[in-house]
Amino acid sequence: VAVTISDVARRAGVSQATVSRVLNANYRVAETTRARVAEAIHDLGYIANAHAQALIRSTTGTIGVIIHDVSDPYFGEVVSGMQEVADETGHLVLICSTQRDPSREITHIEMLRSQRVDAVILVGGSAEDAGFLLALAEQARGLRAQGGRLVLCGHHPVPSDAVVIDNRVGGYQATFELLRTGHRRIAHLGGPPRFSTTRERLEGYESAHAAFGLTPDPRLTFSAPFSRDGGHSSCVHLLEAGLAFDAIFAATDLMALGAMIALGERGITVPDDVSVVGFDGIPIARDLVPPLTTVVVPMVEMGRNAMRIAVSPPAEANQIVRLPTHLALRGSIADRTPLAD
Amino acid sequence: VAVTISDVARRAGVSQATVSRVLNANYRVAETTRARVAEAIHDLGYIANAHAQALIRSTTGTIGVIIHDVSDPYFGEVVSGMQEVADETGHLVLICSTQRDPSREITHIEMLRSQRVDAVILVGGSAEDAGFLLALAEQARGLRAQGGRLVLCGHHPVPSDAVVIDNRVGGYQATFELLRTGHRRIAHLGGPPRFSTTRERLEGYESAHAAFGLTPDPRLTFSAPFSRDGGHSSCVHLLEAGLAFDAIFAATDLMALGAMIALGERGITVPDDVSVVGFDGIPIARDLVPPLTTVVVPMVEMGRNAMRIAVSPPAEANQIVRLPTHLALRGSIADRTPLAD
DNA sequence: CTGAAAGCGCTAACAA
DNA sequence: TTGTTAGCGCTTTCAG
Repeated sequence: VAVTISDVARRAGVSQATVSRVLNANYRVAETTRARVAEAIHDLGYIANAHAQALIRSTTGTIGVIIHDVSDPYFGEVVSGMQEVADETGHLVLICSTQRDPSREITHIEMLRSQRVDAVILVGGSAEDAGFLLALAEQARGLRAQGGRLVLCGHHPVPSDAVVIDNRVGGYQATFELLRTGHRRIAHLGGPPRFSTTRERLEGYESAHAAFGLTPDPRLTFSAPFSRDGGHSSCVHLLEAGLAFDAIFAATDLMALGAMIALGERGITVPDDVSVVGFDGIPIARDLVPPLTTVVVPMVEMGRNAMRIAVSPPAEANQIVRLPTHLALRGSIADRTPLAD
Repeated sequence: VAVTISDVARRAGVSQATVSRVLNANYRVAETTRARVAEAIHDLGYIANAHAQALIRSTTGTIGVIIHDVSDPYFGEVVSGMQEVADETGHLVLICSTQRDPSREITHIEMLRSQRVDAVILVGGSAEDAGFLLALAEQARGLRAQGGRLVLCGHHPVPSDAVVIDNRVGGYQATFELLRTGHRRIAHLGGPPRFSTTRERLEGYESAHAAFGLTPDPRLTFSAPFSRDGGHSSCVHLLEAGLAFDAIFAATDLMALGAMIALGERGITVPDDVSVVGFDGIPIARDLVPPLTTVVVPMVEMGRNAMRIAVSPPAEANQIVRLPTHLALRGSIADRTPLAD
């Protein structure tokens, strides 16, 4: 049904090889022949079959990207950085979404392997259970065996190329600031238990307390999906628990947003009654009322780096790019130190 | 380098044909042979080469989706609806982003055609210049010739399968409500001129005025990118123009958000001083302060429908699914009718 | 129930 | 400068 290279060859009165040569422009072809072939290609609307090419070439020019959720701004930002460099380098990006189901990550890697992608980039924190890690390591091995590579973006539960941030430091930065400004009952709205991100940000929260010689009240730590609704429901639970608290450190900006909404519904004011800090630095954070103080993750930059590694020839050793986070101080924190006011 | 079907065949002591048969489970194979082959597949970590399969099969099981911007929540929502049904039907989604450059749309369709995708879905308003439309129609023809199909999601500038909303009605709904509540100087923050969406939403704005026997002041209409910053800068221009206005109808929620921020920077209160209405109904709209009144587009539903058409066998006639928009009334509009206090 | 063989569309030696 | 030819990995008749 589709136009093939031999249709073009016939029309131009040359061999397939010649058509292939003008197509790839990697070989000298007489100008008149060139023109004739080019015309035939145009007339027929010929477009090369990438599958036939992939069967021969060692590389396909496509990079698979696996994210948790297409409608989460965090992934949107990271992916936009990736698109940027993929466009520059002429690569096609294949985006797959797991819909937050870690087991789909493995299935998706298999699909991408069958597509013979040049690399697979896994974005976001990963599950931490042994079964998953084993399966992941095996996929990484298979990928390498077929000439591809695995790039981890945002975490690195298995040895591989990776672009990472330090979630512990981030959690520390956020919590330390809250502690520094006099907060002493800080609730933590964490993510689902099985993710590395959840654990690490929580550890940062704990170590900041330790730096102040404090131990956080464990009843103040909650667990829910990394979403606006997850933050909202954790905050409702927090409120219903009836415990005193003067600040909230949410594991993501979206969760912080959900918490702010829940607080607002009860007439609790941010930051006068409760201070709130988020994590990620998604664009909307600065536009909330009040603007959200948050640990800024260089999302676009992470995406760029990960794609750069993915499209470059594999090095001997694993490349690990570590990117810093920083705290963006905005209106959602009040100063509650005794001296203030 | 990669494991092939003949490696598996050798290991299992059978022919390639037999391996293929157990792989596709579309043919009777003796149970003992089956097991032996399955074991070999597992031992070797064999994964079929999708390119070799695509070369033979008439279908690839992949659907290409072209969006304007990965980090725009509008596209995130639409794509999440698409992923949903693609997952159900076992299809792979290839997402390409044009970064808001319409000419890339054509290039991307070509890439997707060379990947022999079963369908290409174009999301979002399209450019309207003749050259682009011609090129698009030609790509649609080529796509059909190779057994694929083009599905338009959110607009239909060329005859094709499509899922659409009525932007004029939406613009009318938004503006009518503003007029009904007594606003008489309504600014319109529109999108870039070359997009159909821009023109249609503007037309709705004008026809609502006409319904009230009014003609909007043309100096109150602005043009900028469909983004938060686009809305912000248009609003700054509006403010600097020094013209009186009591409401803003923005072409997207993101633009409305940018406008609200610009207003806030000048100490102008929404809705007391100025009412604001957006368009799209992205999730964050309801969480703004005040919550944004907006024309809700069924984004997820549009995505689902578009993908459903894309994965189903082509019908004789073009399928056009029309989905309704509705106005979500929230806090960003004040009542300024003379009778209302 | 299983194997042999042809061929999908293309590229890359190797000849001419 | 151009043509011939041998596969790339897989599926699918057609035989057995």
